[in-house]
Amino acid sequence: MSPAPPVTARGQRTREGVLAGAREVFERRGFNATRMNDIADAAGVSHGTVYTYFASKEDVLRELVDAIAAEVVAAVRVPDDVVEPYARIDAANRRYLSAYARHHRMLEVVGEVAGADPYYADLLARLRAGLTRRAADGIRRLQREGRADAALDADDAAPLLCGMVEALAARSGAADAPDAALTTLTRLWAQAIGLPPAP
Amino acid sequence: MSPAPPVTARGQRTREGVLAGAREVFERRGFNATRMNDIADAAGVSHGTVYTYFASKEDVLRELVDAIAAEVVAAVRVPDDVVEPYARIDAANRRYLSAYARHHRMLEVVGEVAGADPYYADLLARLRAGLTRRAADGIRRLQREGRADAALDADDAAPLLCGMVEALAARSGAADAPDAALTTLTRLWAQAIGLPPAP
Amino acid sequence: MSPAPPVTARGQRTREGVLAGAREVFERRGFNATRMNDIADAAGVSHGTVYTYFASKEDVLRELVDAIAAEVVAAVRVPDDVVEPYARIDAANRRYLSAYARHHRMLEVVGEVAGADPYYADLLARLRAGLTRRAADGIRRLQREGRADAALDADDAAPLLCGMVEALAARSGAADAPDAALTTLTRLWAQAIGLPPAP
Amino acid sequence: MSPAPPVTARGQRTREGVLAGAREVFERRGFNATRMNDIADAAGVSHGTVYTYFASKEDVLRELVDAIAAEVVAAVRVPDDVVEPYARIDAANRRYLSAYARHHRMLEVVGEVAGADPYYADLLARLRAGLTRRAADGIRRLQREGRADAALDADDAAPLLCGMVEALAARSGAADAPDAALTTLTRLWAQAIGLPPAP
DNA sequence: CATGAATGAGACTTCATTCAT
DNA sequence: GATGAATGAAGTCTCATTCAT
Repeated sequence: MSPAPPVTARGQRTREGVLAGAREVFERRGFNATRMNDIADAAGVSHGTVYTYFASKEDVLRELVDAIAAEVVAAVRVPDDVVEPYARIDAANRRYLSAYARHHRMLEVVGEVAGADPYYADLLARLRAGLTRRAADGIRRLQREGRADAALDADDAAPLLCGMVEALAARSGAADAPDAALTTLTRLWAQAIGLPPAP
Repeated sequence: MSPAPPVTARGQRTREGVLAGAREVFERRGFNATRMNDIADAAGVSHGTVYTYFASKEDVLRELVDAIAAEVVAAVRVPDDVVEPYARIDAANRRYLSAYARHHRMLEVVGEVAGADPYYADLLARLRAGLTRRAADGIRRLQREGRADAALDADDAAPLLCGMVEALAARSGAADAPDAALTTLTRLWAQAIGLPPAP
Repeated sequence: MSPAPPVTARGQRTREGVLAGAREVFERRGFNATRMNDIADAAGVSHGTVYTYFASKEDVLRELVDAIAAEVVAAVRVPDDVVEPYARIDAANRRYLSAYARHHRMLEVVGEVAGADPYYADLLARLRAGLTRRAADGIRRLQREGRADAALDADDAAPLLCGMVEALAARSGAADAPDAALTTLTRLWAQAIGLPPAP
Repeated sequence: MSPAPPVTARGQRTREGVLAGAREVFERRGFNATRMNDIADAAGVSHGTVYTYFASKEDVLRELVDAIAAEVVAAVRVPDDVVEPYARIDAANRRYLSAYARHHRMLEVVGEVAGADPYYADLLARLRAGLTRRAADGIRRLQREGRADAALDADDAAPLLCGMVEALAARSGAADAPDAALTTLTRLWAQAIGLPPAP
């Protein structure tokens, strides 16, 4: 799909410059409104050079988005040594929000494109599923331990709670979510699943 | 902006047919991938006829979306005679979800377009703000009555709780959200703000 | 070419209204920039009504222009009882200028169209030829009478002198040429062909 | 307005080819009847290439016309070392006529477009004003020297005399005006302003 | 590798004209 | 006669992509 990767160091630099430029314009204008020319201009290269490294506009986007997706997926993982429930919830949300903030505009662009291209619809679904699955697992564990509301269906509850995280993420934009909001988020989450009031 | 509205009943019918056809195609392909010809074909008219009633593809979208937005805004209003907190939360969410379900694909299309056109970004923001403001008001009332967690910042909490609603809406797509999920939603919401367990 | 002429008095009025409206917009916008719609609007009738009386936009223009051309041609004729040379020159110019002023914008429109349609190129040529032929005849007569410069080629001189008239006409636009300019014109013309200074 | 000019010699050649092709078609068909495709065909390039160098059909015309206008303006200037009145009149007219002849069809096209676009109406006015101002200056000088009819208003007379030149120019078309006509022109002009018969 | 000229499929839109009511 | 809805040929312009240099 993509042309051969660059051989020389110069080629390497150029390729990365194109990606950086592309990201810049995608973030500013979205995917559909972005012209290959804008990308080339932003990268400071000529029109045709983009095609030296990428087969198409879609190809450029995919490369950017795949890297971002990998990073967000990785961010969701909470180290095993964090065991206290509040702390785990807080850590997972914090990490997700921070990854999201770094890439929020590109994630909006993925949303723009997801309606017409299942690849990106799937990708978004997988991103959400990652967070959601962990949340469901966490809820179930707490229920087994008798600390969370046993009447809740964890698989129903998890995506909704994650919806709160995404709402905060979307609101915060490129900025990190303010600490007060994060505290509120954690408190709402904990109380929603029936955890006793925070320590 | 738009051309003059039709004078005759026939014109009226045609115009509505165009809107219906447009909606069909927008829902199937999104805005950017839709061609004026697709709209005309779906409406069973020549493409020139579309321009008899609409100045551009944007114009068609705007008309569709404005109507939808008005409907969603109206849906958020909960009758004053519903006073029991659980019932109010439940009613508001149910109504929003049902309106959202009817138009969920078009609302995705608005999302597709919002990144490049502030008009739609604003519109989405207003839609969310409507739901959120009511939620915040509800929380504050319950806090004043001593029934909800006084430690919560209502303005921080409301958008997050509404995020749960949107998450459920997005997940459910065109279908009405299943009753179980709705029950979970209401329970999470209520417990999150510190209401005593549901009756 | 044109559809059948109207039978009723109402039809007659409508037809004339269309012509008047057409003239109004042709004068304002020129031929190419004028839309059939503009004509209908200016005439206060519907779109299709124009086609009740005229086969095409060209057809409307032709009808207007033919009437104007006939009027201008008629205007050039100087009554035989004016014999004094100065008076004849003056009378011819005055009449031409006055006809031209009434229609100057439409004559510009003819110019706009003449480059692409020989019908109008010919018409303009005939209009000029009418004035020019009379001018040449006048010069020849004066030469025979020994009053005008015998060294002039009347057929070369006439179009040039008429060029002065047209220059004045074009400059004056819709207004009648000021008397001073007319006096200058007559004086220049007379002296150019070697008439003794004006009485 | 216009896209960036070409960087390479090849681009330079192509751009010039487009201009040449455009001129050819404009002269044959006029502006309104010319299609972008005609221009591309005449230039032997694809129609997209025209847009590589020009933003629109108007843009192509403007570039052509501006160059022509500059040339005609330059042509009006008569070297200072020609002092003899007849010679000056003759030289100015000859130069103007020759410039006009080279571009007469394009100047007609400017006329076609001037009715709908003030830019070209102004341009024509400036072209005429250049010739006219010089003519008026010449007349005034001769009047001061006592050689020209003192009773003439130079500002009224100049545009009329220039009208003769234009009439000759328009009549001659692409050909240079025949010498006989030029002689007649000069003679008419000189006698009109009261110069003693030519030497 | 990089450039930028060239291409042309394809989209949008206009508007003269036809025709059913 | 008048209306205005409907048509679709025709035109302008964009822009992703190719390719010679």
